Amino acid sequence: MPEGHTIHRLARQFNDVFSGQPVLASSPQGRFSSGAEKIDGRLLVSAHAHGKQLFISFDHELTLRVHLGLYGAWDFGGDESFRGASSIGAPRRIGERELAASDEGYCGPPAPVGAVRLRLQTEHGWADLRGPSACELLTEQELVAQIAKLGPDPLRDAADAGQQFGRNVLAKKSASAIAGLLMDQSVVAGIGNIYRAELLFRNGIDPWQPGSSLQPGQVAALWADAVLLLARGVQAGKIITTERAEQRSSGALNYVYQRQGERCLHCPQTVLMTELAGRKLYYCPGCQQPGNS
DNA sequence: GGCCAATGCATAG
DNA sequence: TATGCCTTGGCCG
Repeated sequence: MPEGHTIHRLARQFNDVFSGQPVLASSPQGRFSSGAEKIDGRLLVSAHAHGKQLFISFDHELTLRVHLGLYGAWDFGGDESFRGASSIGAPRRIGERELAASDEGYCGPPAPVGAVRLRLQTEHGWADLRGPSACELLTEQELVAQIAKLGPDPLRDAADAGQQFGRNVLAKKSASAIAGLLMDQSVVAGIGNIYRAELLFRNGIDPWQPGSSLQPGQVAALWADAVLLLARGVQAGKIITTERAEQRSSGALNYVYQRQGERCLHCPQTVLMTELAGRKLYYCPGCQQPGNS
């Protein structure tokens, strides 16, 4: 469930509280025991996010790749250097959850609760990983291959990222619906089901319009909006796509996501929900009509 | 206690 | 297009 903003927050958290330190690694659940052994006692060098992939590098050339999938999450706890314990990943309710820190002194990590695939631990605190769809160690070559599969990430400041997104969407082969392309991590990395629905609504685009038929200006606007919304998500720790005045008047943080059956915030129509490629797609039939360009 | 959905993706047919 | 992965919390009994 986490989208790109969540993974970038995780990378920041790891860089803040783990980088440059030796870490103990274990797999209380047992499903990553052999991998945990390979990083146990190593120096954690740094963490990087690309789209929904989290990469954590260690001082022996191996890189941990973690993908949270639908329901993965990390829990953190430790002393004051952790700036409070938190949980970052799949929210169990709408909106991301960040637990308040306990005021008591740090006396080591608690016994693992539930299915903890990987626990990383320093003298200052710990991180528990549950429910990832991917947790594996990569060689340098494998890391390069993983990253090569990903499209541009709106949260990474590559100079030509927007142009790359435009080429990917407008390519002749991109005859498929723009709603599908936005979820394709080789087209753009980091957008998930909420951001794709909200981006299409905010830009007045029919979800079924083929990407290759969009106006270049529309594609540029979509990219700029993705950069804005994902950055807002990193800052807020949750996905907020409505504007402040609208939040005050309606209480809604999103325009269409999980608002099916409710009235559109911009027109008299009712927000609809359907399935596309096995995922729920939310949209306003009034604001997102075919041929809005 | 069981069932289901969830911000995802890989693989099979 | 359908199924599996794999975990938790909410809901229903």
